[in-house]
Amino acid sequence: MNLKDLAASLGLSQTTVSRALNGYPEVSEATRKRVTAAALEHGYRPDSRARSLATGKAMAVGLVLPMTAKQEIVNPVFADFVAGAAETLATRGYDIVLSLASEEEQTNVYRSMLSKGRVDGMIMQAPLTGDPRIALLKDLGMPFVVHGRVSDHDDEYCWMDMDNRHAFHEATGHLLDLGHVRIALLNGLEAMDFAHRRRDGFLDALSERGLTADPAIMASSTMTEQFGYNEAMRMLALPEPPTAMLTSSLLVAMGAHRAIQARGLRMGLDVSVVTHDDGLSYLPNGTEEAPIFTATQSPVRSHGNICAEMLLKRIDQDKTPPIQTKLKASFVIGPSSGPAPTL
Amino acid sequence: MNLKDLAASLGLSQTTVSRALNGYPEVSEATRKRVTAAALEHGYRPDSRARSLATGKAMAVGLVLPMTAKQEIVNPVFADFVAGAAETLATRGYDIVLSLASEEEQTNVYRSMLSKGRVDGMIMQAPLTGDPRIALLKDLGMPFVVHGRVSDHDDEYCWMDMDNRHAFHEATGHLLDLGHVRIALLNGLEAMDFAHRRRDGFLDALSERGLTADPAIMASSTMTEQFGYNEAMRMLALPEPPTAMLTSSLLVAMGAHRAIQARGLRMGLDVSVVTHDDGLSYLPNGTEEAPIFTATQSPVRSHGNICAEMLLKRIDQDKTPPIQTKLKASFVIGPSSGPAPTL
DNA sequence: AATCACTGCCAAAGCGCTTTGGACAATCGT
DNA sequence: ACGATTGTCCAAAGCGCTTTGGCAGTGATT
Repeated sequence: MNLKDLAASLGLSQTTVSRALNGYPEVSEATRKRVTAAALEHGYRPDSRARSLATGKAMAVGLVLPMTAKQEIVNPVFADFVAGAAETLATRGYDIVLSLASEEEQTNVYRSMLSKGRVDGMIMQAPLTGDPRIALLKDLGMPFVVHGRVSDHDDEYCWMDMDNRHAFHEATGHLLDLGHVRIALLNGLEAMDFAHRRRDGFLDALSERGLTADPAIMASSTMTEQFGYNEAMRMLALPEPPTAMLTSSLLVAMGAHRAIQARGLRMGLDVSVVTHDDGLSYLPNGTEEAPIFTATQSPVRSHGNICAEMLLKRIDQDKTPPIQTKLKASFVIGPSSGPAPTL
Repeated sequence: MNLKDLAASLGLSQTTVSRALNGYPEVSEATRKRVTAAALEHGYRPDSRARSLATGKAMAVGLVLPMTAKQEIVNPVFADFVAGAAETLATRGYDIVLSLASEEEQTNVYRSMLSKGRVDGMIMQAPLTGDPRIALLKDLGMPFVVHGRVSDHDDEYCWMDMDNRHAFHEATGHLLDLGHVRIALLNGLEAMDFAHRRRDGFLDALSERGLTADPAIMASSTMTEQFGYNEAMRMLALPEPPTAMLTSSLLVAMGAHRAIQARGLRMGLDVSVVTHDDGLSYLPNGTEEAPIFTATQSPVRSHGNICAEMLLKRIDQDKTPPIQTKLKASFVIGPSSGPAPTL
């Protein structure tokens, strides 16, 4: 059942039916009622392609899942972020078009994504330092917003980012205040822009107190529980083990926790752990009142909401200067951090 | 730059250009070369909507993120599953259209999803027992495949499922063989069809050896680390604590592990833990050679691959009888399970 | 009585692509 | 040498919608 048929069955023109259905004023209330009733009865649904072709709006935004050809890690943050974005987009009737791109194919996928008409805008995730995709997206001339930022890139694009530097500066400060001097950093892959910023925050906090970082207790890798466990195990076996650890994700913190226990130590007493918490819905950091880990937190789901919101604004009015949003992580204190043990 | 312009600039008809680009034989090799070169030079990309409208194929499949209005849990399995599906779909040039639906709006979202033309088929995830969506999808008459199954529903639909019953039967058998008698079950929400099947496998294995389950050591909830911890803590404090635990996800097992350690017990010696492992890429169960947890495993990413594959087949030929795939989980033994402690 | 502004409707022109049904030459079989 | 094929190309008809530009009819205004 298409518009033509529906119009015919009502003895009206397509124009009138279309207008009636889309709430235009040029149609009498009586006919509108008649039309909507008939539409409902026949289960009429406009063909989104045809509509999109006619209006020029795709009512969808694109998202590219970055992934190398090798079975690599899916960003655990992805699901919550997408949920947030989808949630906001749904309120405006937008869908998400997902595409997967191996590293080499990134460019092509981005191009084909906006192979005209498929989407009205794009959200780019997990930017690397000096990420070439930004230039590409600008080049393609389509609204986009980046979840994260790219250092060393001009500021002429939309982004939404948490203040990673500040968060890790604060977390490190907290540990320093507690008297810790040997603080380990278990960071994400430093190719990722956010990991870079976090390290800077960490290093700055140290040097502000006249301390220097020890590379032996700084690690950087994909943020898995395993990584946390392995590195913590290694570091705790050092002649001068750290008394505190700063980790980049709850999963890593859990791994560190496991290692601490495996070494017969107690978290929060012998070794403190502070982590960043992305607020993943399926991996809560204890309860709201009683967190397990002392943590900087910024729920990634709300990042999804915000990015979507920004993109929609951008789609509505392309010509305004780019919007940029910086979020401050909150800081909660749990039993995982305590005063540095006295020797 | 559209087809018309491109054709004009080449002094050819749209027909010929279209045919040249799409590899039809009715065009000479010389013109084809000329056309492809020009297309490349002008950066021509066909409008996917127009093409879709003309061909009738959307080159996309739909996926609905189920989610209640309340900030509920995003399925942790989602990301990997989607990655798998996207991976397979990408090889055939298909995209994924993602939509989010609150429980009440499910029906509408499904309807509007295939609001004609948006997608060629759908993948449905996380079916509940007696899930009404299956009837809905059948009713809408669009190819679909279900990741999981629905009990008490006729078999006339495509599904791909792991043999949950068998997996938990085997896992329980393993623990029974080790001499365990009081085995706890930390299951997923029993509204989920798979949780139901797992419980059945567990119960059957027990009763086959003449044992009955104790409701005091059976729990069922959303599969978080917290849930694992809380329930394990509670159970280990019982007058007759379990000597083994069977959990429904790695996250839950990790929670149980934490509880075991918190109680001053040793996993694999005092309390055994066996879990199901969805093979999430960011949450590996140790390494392949050295798993941490004894586990039934079935990587959900490959589920995504398979579902996509099946759906594509289904889209290609709608009229064949529904395909159904049952996967057997593999079973790996790690240090988390050992002989039941002698009293 | 003629003009004007609505109101409520319609015919038809796109949107950009694919595909059907030829047209026109060049080549072939006999 | 003549019809039958084959190789290249094209004009035009959709796909199903929105939207422009009009056209009657109705009251209200000059």
